[in-house]
Amino acid sequence: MGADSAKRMRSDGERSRERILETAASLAAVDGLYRLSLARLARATGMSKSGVFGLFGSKEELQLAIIDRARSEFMNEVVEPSLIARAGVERLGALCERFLDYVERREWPSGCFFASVAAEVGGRTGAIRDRIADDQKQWVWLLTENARHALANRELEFDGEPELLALELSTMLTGADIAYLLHGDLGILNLIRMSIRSRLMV
Amino acid sequence: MGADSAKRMRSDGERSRERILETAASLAAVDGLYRLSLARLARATGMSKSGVFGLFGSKEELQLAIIDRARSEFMNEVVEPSLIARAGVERLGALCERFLDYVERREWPSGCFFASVAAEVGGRTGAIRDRIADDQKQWVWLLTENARHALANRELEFDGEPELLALELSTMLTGADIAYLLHGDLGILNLIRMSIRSRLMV
DNA sequence: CCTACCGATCGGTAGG
DNA sequence: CCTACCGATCGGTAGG
Repeated sequence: MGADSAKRMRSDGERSRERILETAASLAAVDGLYRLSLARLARATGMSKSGVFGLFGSKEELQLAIIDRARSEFMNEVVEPSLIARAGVERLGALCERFLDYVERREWPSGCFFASVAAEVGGRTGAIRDRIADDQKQWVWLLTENARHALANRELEFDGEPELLALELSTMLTGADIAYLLHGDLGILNLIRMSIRSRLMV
Repeated sequence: MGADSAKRMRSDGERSRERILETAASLAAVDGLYRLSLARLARATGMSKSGVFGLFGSKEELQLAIIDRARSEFMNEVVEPSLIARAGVERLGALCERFLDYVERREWPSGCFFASVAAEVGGRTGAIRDRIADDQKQWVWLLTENARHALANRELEFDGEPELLALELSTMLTGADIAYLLHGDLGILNLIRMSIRSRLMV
């Protein structure tokens, strides 16, 4: 019964953590990772500030937990659905299209969560920057592998290494995200869609 | 003599403002426009907090003044030197190269000041966002005009409107800036340099 | 998980 | 331009 109650308490804590994290993510979506405060998060969830604090241990742990949540969401909405497409140029196109759809949907009002946080922490050091940099690297790696596959099989014409193609695509996607959310102009996303589509045709 | 003293006081204020602004810009370069505080700026300049406050009227006015300063710097270091090149594909290339040099120099440790602020304020509204959006628009317009000139004179092969070429270039530049400062990897800037050069060859 | 508190800091103001 | 102050808010802690 002691073990039972310990287990129940732990899972209560986890469920509670999950609930707080959902609210935290939606607050961070508006204000950014840094302007989110424990007090406002507590008010928004009906908990005490120290209750929220205790669930995460520090503000930085809370920020890292939000990043993990955003990463799962990105995997579910951008990466996973693209795995239906065949590796190579098809999957490369799917990843780009899904990315732009995800930006257009604006689940994060600040655009792609990772792009906005990257710009925020780019000039600094610390755990948050490192986590974002790792995630970004994995995304570019995913693009690179599919570019490599596409070029090896001559699925498209491109005069350069797969790394270059992947970097061109990823920078255009990030740049389009920022330009779109700055101007609120859907035309920007559509122009970049066109550009990427025509670039990925044989 | 009344007029004389009024003029001297005003120019004293302007000189003082200019001096404060220089320190403010260097603080904002590290911490961003929003994490800059009046108290830290006052400490860094040896003035009282209310003295600094009085020179600008509000924190937002201070932020806008920093934007203006960053804009002048961008004009001096990126735009002006590119005007030596002939309008068209040559000037287009010069603008991109100067932009990447400016990012590489890291006068703003947060990369291109406008890109990082754009990501910071993209999801919001207000005077700061509007100012940044205007500046960004003028930059893309400058690229577009030179793309138009280049395409009209068949200085390069490109299957699309000048607006599309300008958008491709500007998004790649912004994306490269963010990726570079996130990873601190000069290779990223060099790959994008190569990519843009080969794109702007006939 | 709570109340109650800490010192630090924020933007801004009063009054000179 | 200063001193001296305002209320609000910050991340975090003590103690339960």
